[in-house]
Amino acid sequence: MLRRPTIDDVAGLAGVSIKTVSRVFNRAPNVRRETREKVFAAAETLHYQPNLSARQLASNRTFLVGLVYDDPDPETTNDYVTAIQSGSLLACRDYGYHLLINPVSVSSPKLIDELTALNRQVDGLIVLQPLSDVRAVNQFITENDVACVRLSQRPLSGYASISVADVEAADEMTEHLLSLGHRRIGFIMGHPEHGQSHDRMAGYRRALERNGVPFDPKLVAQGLFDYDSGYACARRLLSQGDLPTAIFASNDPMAMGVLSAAREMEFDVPGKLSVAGFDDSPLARHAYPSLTTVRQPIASIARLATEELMQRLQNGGSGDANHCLKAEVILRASTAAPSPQAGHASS
Amino acid sequence: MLRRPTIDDVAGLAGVSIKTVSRVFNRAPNVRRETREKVFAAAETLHYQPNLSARQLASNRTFLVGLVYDDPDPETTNDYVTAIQSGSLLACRDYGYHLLINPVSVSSPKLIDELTALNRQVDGLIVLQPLSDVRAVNQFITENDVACVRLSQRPLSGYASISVADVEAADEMTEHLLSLGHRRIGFIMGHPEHGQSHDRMAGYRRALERNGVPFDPKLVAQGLFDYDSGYACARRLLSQGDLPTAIFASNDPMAMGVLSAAREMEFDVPGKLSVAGFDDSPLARHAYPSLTTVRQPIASIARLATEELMQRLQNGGSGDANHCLKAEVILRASTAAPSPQAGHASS
DNA sequence: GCAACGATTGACAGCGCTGTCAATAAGAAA
DNA sequence: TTTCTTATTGACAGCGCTGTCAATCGTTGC
Repeated sequence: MLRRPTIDDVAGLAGVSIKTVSRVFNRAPNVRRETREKVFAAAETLHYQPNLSARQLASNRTFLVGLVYDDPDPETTNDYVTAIQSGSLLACRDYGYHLLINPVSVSSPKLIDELTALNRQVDGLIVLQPLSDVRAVNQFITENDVACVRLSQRPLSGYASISVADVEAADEMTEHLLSLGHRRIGFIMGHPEHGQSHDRMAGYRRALERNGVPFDPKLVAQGLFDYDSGYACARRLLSQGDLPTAIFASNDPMAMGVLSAAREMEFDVPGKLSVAGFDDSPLARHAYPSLTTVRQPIASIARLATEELMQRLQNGGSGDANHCLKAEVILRASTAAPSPQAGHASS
Repeated sequence: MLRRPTIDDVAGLAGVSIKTVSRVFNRAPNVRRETREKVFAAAETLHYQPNLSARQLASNRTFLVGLVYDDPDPETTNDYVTAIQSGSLLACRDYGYHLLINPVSVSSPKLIDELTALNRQVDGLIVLQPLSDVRAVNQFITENDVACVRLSQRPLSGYASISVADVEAADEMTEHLLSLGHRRIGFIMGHPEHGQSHDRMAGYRRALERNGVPFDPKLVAQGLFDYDSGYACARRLLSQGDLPTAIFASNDPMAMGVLSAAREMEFDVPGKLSVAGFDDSPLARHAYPSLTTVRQPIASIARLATEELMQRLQNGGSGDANHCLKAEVILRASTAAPSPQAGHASS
């Protein structure tokens, strides 16, 4: 195996100093065009690539970005995180950075220690929910002036954030169900510690109110953003009192649970019960019936988050821009007008 | 912001040389117990953590492992890759390594250049299928003596590999369908360039043969491991000749496509058509009806792959162990005995 | 003509640690 | 007693690059 070419080799072949080679590769100003071309030619001849470890150490930067998220159960994959990761990976590449994936546990007593260690190993962080809504995490960020961007509806002064207009999206979905004629619309709330759960609930309530439909607490159940809690909530909502003709679950796995409960309890979907989800994961697309849901602009979120972080890293600024992106209601086969006589599916 | 403590600070406080501190943190032999304790105490007092960039540069190692996989469509998440990633991430942590995620494109003309660059930035690679079955990639591995572990059924001399006993698993699934009484069993093949596609097919044929059921090429359709190709293959298999009473698809997304096609063509599942998948992704669990499928031991694969790579990295050996793990058939609601009179579902 | 400024390049210390080799003390064997 | 071996520790060059500062040349303004 050949020794890997270094900056000294390139400088020798190009007939310039190693500092000039460094300037060329770092796009520094004040290098003549012919000098730059000479250096690039030498580098190409030698198949030279800068040694990242050396760059890191000499510049006191790592060229790594840490994506940090809550991972309560490593055995379960989370489509939302995976999609954000995919988008961030590509965006980081465009800036010459690598993305490091860091699952943590919100309930771990070592959470702040882990974040501290991580922060030393990366130039900046992308913090996903629900982490970005945890007080201790935000305190860590401000006390250490951590270069980061947070995906959260809750701004933090001096730090950029990206969010989706969850109130508007949930309002629009609820409006859709109302326009179909539904007046008893069940709502399954997401995890109480996630900021977006409250926004989705707020949107649901706003649309009800705007349409003169009274809010009924009996139509609301508390889920945990997973299939099993969605299933349990649906079983409860479909078992008591004045039954809903539609159920809006705060994410797709919970909506899948609603579909299963409806089936077991012989509520035909969408004939007797309309079901809506949130996120537009593959689950939603491949479900039977295919799920009406809210699509988040994941690629835009990931790109914008990365760009905000790069702004901060490259300009040393204290960017505190807050971007709120619009989501889109996707109509599929799981929602329809309520049947003239609401009741159980007949076998 | 305080300056971060260095090895000099720890050496000063502990009253030893920096080399001794280095020995302690690298678990070198020949350090007295009380010396080691003194150093750890000083390090803890100072909240010292080794500077990874410096370690990388001084040792000519990066303490990074690259997970490299084919990603034809960055907009689509792949449950298998995500699960392997999750397991590898945890396993690497146990060895003090970080995992770098690297999607590439098998059809890109720059594939080998990208692998070359990546190989300079990590200490070793975990190569997933179908990459690990590409001749040019394996040539790159052997020509450069790349430290790696491949997930592949095809061994490469001098390099470790991990695989799942796909022949046996597919054999067992087909046996299950045969034991239910099915004799016309459709088979949807996976992507022709993935090694495991052929093994799954081989298992299917072996079980037929062992049970004296003649292989009928008209019962086989070529899919591409995705929902759409599964849907199209099912539509074809259910439209012509002597119809199958069961369809075994080589992965879960394709099996989901079979469910959709069956529904549209009014084949009740499992009453008139049994459907089986492979992989046991969340799709399988949450499908309606829930899918009978093959579960791969993903956590074991990831851990074993990482351990093999660590063996090679830490012992400089040329490990070439080949591990073949057993998969498990998971019975769910999508398979049942064929109805006494095979035919279309009634309304 | 002289001084000031800007463009361009180069020398080199040092980032924080590891690998290599030397030094020393203590114990065992001849 | 002398020599050899082992355990333990320390000195220091250097990994490949960047930041800082100096040097030099050419141009412009007075």
